Amino acid sequence: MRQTMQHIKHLLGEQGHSWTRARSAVLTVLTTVPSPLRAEEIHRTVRSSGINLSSVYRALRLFETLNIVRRVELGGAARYELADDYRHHHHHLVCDACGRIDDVATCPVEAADLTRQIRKRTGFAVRSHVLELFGLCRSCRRDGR
Amino acid sequence: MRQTMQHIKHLLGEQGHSWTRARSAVLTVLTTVPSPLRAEEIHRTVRSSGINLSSVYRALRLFETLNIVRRVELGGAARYELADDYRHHHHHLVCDACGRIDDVATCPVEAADLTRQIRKRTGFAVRSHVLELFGLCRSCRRDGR
DNA sequence: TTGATTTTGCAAATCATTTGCAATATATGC
DNA sequence: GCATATATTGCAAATGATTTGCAAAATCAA
Repeated sequence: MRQTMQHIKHLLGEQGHSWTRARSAVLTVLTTVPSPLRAEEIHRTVRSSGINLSSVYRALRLFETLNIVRRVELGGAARYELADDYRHHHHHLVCDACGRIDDVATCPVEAADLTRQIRKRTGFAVRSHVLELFGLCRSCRRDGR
Repeated sequence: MRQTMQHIKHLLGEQGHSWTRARSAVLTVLTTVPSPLRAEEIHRTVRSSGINLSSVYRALRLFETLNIVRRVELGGAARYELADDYRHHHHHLVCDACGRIDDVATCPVEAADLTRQIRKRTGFAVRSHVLELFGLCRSCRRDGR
């Protein structure tokens, strides 16, 4: 992950943004935890370093516009995770019972070449997509929930 | 759509819920407009009948739990549309430039039989999914946005 | 129709997120 | 390394979406 951090630090510099404690801390959390986190969850782990919730939001917004993180909207709250450039493209399995979120690497949009199909048929140029799969994870299924 | 309304009215009755002016009005909007609407947009068209925004939210929440409508989260705000049982299963093409939302009938999740594949590989039982495709619609593309 | 039960309107509360502004941290040129 | 210009932060208050408490009104079942 050092690589990623260094790379992003450099990228911020190039774009005229400072490398600050807040941004570094938020990014550390995002490179450490694999599942998409809410701003408040990120804040919980960085507030001990005296970083404010507003700064977390501001950092996330900046990262989003720079395509460093992507925002996923799940169940009313926005969640953030490293963008595809820094983590392989993937989707999520969200358990309706326990809320656990896992990744799926298989992307049916790519597999079906849907982007090209849509472009040909409708003229719409797909640039990105969000796919979230909901259901019951193995252990909740076992528990009969 | 009369059919749909009748059917849902019946369904509410069976589950011990009343058929009220507010619920009927919200449903009428949803069966009339094809794209997913925000609560406030629905309210705008039913407030002339003296229906309160809270009631719109309450109706939507009830419909959602009864699987009559589904909630789609796009760009921070929740939007609602008739559930798959009342409209063919579909996904959305959301234009990043003008905000226009169109349907796509092709479902790559079904095409790739992803649900079974995931179940076999991970034990996770997929029950539903959300797929939203973002990009530029034909006319925004033409306008060079 | 009537009484029991649900639902509604309204206003206030809540939750996630954003913003204004003065104080502080980071970056740049010497 | 230091001073200074610029960008960023913390804090508190503002905002926008959604939810809730409660008394009044609508719906339901007999």
